[in-house]
Amino acid sequence: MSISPLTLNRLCFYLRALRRMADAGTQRVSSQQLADRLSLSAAQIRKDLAQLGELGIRGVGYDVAGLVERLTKVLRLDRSYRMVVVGMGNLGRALSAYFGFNHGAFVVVAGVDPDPAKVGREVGGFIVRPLDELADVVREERAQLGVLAVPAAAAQETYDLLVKVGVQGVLNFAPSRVRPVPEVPLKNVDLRIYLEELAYRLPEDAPTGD
Amino acid sequence: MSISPLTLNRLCFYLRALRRMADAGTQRVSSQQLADRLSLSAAQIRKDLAQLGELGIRGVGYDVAGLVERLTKVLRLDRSYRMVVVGMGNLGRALSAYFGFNHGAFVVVAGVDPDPAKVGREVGGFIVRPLDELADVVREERAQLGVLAVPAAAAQETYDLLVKVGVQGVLNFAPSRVRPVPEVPLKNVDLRIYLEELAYRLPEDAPTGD
DNA sequence: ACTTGTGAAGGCTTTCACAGCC
DNA sequence: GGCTGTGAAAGCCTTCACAAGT
Repeated sequence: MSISPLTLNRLCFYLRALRRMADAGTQRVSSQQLADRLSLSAAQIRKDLAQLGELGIRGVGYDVAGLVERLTKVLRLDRSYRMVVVGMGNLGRALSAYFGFNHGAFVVVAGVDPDPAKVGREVGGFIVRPLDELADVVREERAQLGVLAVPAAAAQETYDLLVKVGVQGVLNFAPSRVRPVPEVPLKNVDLRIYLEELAYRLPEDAPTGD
Repeated sequence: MSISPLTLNRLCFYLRALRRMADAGTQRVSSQQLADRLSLSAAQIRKDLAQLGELGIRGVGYDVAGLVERLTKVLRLDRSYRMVVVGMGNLGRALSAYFGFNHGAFVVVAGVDPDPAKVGREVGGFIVRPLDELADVVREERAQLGVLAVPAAAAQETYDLLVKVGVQGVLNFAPSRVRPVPEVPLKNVDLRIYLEELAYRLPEDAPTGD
């Protein structure tokens, strides 16, 4: 039973919504209520949740707390993930600060940069260290995930380096295709592509910036 | 003839790869060569490109410069887009700096924040202005796109505000579902969800961060 | 009466395989 | 010989509609 990427994405949103409901004291929820909240179809939600087992009660709905627990386990969010950010430019520093605090399961525990001018600075709760100490940093801090915030040209070699030092997964912000090895999953977050997709959907007759 | 979101996403990547090829002096390319480069199938690339017209030459391939020109026009990247960032926290400042410079078609031209302590600072080439001057800022700077870098709780109202002051599209970084109006397309970039999807794909037996 | 779980249908996307053209 | 453009096939995902359960 493997979960498709599309279903996986929705399950993450279900969990988020359900947590909010649980915090608000809601005990039961129907697929229709969740659907309204997330702008999806009730059938889709039932199909998705049915993949995880018979979690609902016919005629009644789903138990919110029970679903939260099950989803948290299935999505492996019942543990925390320690991340190292590679590249302490604007984006790397922002991501470190952004994920440095409250973010529950995901915490940035270290940052490295090849530029000596950036090494030694404090960012989001840690001191930036030199790139060539990456292996030590990963070991000392028990980092499992790597965040690539390097220039496009350096993305592939930096990914390879992260693999070599034992990181288990990589989130890539560099606007560059990286070829992953199967053992170390890679997720690309390409800000420029998002902007390009948005631009295409703008109304035709829009005033331009030129 | 409307382009599906999946095809649109790939077209953006084709254009990027083709531009690099053009810069490197490549004149012709086959669907197979592009496929190898992008880890896709040649048939998929042909199907995608065929939607834009008969751009290739049978037995020969595609003209790189010609494709770049056509794709640039189709994707509406033959003009520039002026963006205003709302929320000058860590992420907002990083995005402003990141997109403030060279990024061709997309330029951040202004930033606003409700916090008086943040107003007046210089970030990535402009001075942060108060949120309640947003309408003026958008008009003066002719901003077409809005970037939401506000807390989740403020996302919907800030989107609505951007719509009201005449922005044509919004890129949302807040981890919160926003209900868009049809006239102003919304694209969500949810960093937490990306991390959650990555976590799910990690090897089962991985050491945990707990 | 109400809601889930699910087979069947429908729709969308990718791959296949080959005719058509250079 | 080589490559594109494309109908047909295959695969995947969503929606429908209803049996099953409370």
